[in-house]
Amino acid sequence: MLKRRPDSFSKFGKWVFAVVRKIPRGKTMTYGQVARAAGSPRAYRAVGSILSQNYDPKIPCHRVVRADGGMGGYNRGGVSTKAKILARERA
DNA sequence: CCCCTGACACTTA
DNA sequence: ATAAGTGCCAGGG
Repeated sequence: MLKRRPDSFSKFGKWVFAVVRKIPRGKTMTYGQVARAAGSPRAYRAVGSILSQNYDPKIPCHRVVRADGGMGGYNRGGVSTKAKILARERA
């Protein structure tokens, strides 16, 4: 699994990163919401796939959660870190 | 070009 | 409420 940068991704990927980066602190967006904001409401699958490949700290992918409100995974530190950051930023 | 995988979401049993 | 199966899109080999 190669670490891809936002500029390495296609248009959709870049858009996804742009949306995630726009997520305000203490806010969480579901993959479906991000996909919809990216222009493809049915591409939530791709969103997760792309986010998983992205390793850029500039992208707060930890603010992206599942439709259930749970978290799928986290490349940088694991789900524990994700939950931790969320709990911290949520305040 | 074809096939497989994947941080999801929804429906049905 | 929980479990399993199916459908979707994009990226990688």
